Amino acid sequence: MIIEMRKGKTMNEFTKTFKAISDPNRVRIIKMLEAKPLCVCEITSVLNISTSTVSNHLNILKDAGFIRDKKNGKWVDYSLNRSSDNPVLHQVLAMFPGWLNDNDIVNSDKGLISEADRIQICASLKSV
Amino acid sequence: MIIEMRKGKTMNEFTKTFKAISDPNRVRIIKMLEAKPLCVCEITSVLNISTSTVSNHLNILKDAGFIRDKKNGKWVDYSLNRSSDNPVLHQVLAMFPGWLNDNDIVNSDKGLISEADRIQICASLKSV
DNA sequence: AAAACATTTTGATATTTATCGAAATGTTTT
DNA sequence: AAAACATTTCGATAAATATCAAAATGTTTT
Repeated sequence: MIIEMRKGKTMNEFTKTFKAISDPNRVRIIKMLEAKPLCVCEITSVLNISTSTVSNHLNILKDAGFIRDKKNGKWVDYSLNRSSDNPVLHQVLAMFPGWLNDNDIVNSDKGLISEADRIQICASLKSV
Repeated sequence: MIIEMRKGKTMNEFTKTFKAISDPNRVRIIKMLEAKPLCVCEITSVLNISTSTVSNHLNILKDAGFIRDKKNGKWVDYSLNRSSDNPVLHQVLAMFPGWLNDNDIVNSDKGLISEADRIQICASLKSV
């Protein structure tokens, strides 16, 4: 769009950062990734939404710069991108560990992902 | 249940904070309010969108806790709510002055609102 | 009291977003 | 090479969002 071009990249990048963390499921993903890198099916099993939706959320977070992905066999590991060159993103990500730690769902999520291992979790998805 | 509502509210409040600042026009409003409190028509004249839309944006920012309103004659003055009891909001608002200061539009906006006075600006809206 | 003014609310619309299931892609295991 | 598996892409849909013009509300000026 013409308007977007006039406003420049900065504003768009800025709002994209916050749009990425304005969805509860994406926030839960970031909080889970604070514990350790996770594959798509591990996240899917916790969030209780479809795999394709999780994949989409991960793409949005990645596009905003919050996370990175790394191919690992048949899995794709997602992890927090703690070394972003985007200062706003870096600041926000640095504050995240202090946020939502008293939230029951966030804590429950972290408990779930630490309990079982990847193969068990992903295999159990089929039976749901 | 009450407990369920409480844990739901935290996440909701959290995402509402960031949803509020994931729109370019709302970000521009916050950056303008860094300079001084403003009425609706002053903001409208800068953003070049309809008054009702500005009013709606202001309501979203207010609902999220970023700004406050104060009746002032026939005007309503909006100002930044720097003393929020919401820690996340307080942190974000504290970082805002360091953000987007190299953005052309943000700087242009600030220039525009410092130039003319309220009565002139609001009166000129009719001719647009 | 009427007119002018600033703002909010309402109703409508176009766009974006979150979501799903199914199909496609690419890897590993058999 | 075929089957199994993890993930992504695609097509569809319902809900949310940004926006406007017009009507409603409340204040000030005349």
